[in-house]
Amino acid sequence: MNYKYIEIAKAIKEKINDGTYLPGDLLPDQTQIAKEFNTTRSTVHKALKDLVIEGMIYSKRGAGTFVRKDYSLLKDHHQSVTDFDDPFSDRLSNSLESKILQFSVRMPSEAERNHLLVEPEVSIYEVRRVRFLEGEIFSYEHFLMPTTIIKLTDEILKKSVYQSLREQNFHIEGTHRIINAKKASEKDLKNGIVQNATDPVLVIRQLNYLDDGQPFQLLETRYPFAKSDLISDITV
Amino acid sequence: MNYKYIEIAKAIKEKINDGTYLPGDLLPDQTQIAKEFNTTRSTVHKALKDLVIEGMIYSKRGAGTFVRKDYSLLKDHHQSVTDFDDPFSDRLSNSLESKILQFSVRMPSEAERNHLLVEPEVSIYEVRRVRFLEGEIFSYEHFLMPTTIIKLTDEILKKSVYQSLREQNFHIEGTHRIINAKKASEKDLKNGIVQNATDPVLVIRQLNYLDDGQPFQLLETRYPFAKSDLISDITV
DNA sequence: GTTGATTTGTGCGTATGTATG
DNA sequence: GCATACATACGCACAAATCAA
Repeated sequence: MNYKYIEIAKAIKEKINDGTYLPGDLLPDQTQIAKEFNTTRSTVHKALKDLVIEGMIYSKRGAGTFVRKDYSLLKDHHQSVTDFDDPFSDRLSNSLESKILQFSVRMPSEAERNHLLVEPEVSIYEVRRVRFLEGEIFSYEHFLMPTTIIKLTDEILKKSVYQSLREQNFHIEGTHRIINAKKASEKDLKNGIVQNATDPVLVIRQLNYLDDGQPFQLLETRYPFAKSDLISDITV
Repeated sequence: MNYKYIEIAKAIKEKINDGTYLPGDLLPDQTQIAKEFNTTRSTVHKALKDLVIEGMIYSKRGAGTFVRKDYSLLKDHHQSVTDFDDPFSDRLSNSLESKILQFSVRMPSEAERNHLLVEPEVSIYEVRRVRFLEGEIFSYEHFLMPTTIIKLTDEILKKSVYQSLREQNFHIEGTHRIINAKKASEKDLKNGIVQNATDPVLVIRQLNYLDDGQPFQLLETRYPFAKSDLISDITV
């Protein structure tokens, strides 16, 4: 379970985070690093490639490998991502509570079947809940999930669906999102998402999927306009 | 300039796109593919890994490599990304026009310097423009750029800044975004982003950077609430 | 439940290609 | 042109996960 290239990647990460290598700095060349870790250049190359993908460093043929100038910047932002937006993070789970408005099972429409990629005879959960963070309203969620993946309970819905999935060894891979600004609906007012009929809401429709490409949840979340920062990084 | 692993990746992509391999299908094993392309398993492994990163396939040790079940779905959405939101795409440039409201040079504040990572003595461009897509208002942009990267002109601003950067051989890497829903401001009304003072706007603040990690643009864009779909994919 | 075959993942060594300065 | 440094490619060995007999 202990891979060399991951250890090397970790060690280099460490040195960047503690300031041994500063933004813009040239790292030792791959042969040097290989010597230092008592391994070959190919393994070092693999470790470095992972860090390139993470956006921490970049390599130039013939020149060397450098620490990205904006790394410290990204680091700050990445924290906000995990703190706030990432549904797969556990950090907030203590102070996060849910009030369940609906919890039922029904057959999906054809459009819903196409999104969730389930067979015609499979039924789906339909859930609506309001989420509170440290007592304050945080979001309104409406989602669909096939009943074939895990069995949902009131208990699970009060806490975290994602946590239950992980506990049952499902591996969550990623999410696809469509983001809008919308006018508050009457429901938003009733649910307490907004105080005022003229307040805007941030609406995110997202499809979450497992590592085998199976979508497991079709989700719409509505956030109060003032509280919501959605953060995303895009690499081309 | 012709790498084998890229050719292999392309060939497999092709077969997935034309339906030779369907979603959920098991691909031939790496040794088979290696034979087919007259190469070694390591090279095939590399090609496949790239496709895994792209979200087209997934591999399981001991089992094999499969086409992702939701690939066709993602493919559809990806079109919208490039059509609509990606500032680095050229597709729209014909029908996209700009009305320039401000185009000036000044010294940055300290906060701005920190974001753009420029030296204290470097001045920055400040630009405000309204963008039109096929005659209709599309967005309002306000951005800052260091004067040290490229020389901006009215001509460039009417068209595409990104295109000019590419023409001068700068390689754009990615972007970091913070997304909000906000109430329309008076300016939004004046600029025609909204018709109505109660309409919401989708606000995106983003930092765009080059491949060496140098941020080149700090940008705030305001979109009319009805016209804007922002699409993003996140892989964990 | 164990074993064995299959398949992907990792690691090493070496050689060659290609971009930079 | 030359030295340097990263990138690709090949071949082999072994480890780890999966699945079926």
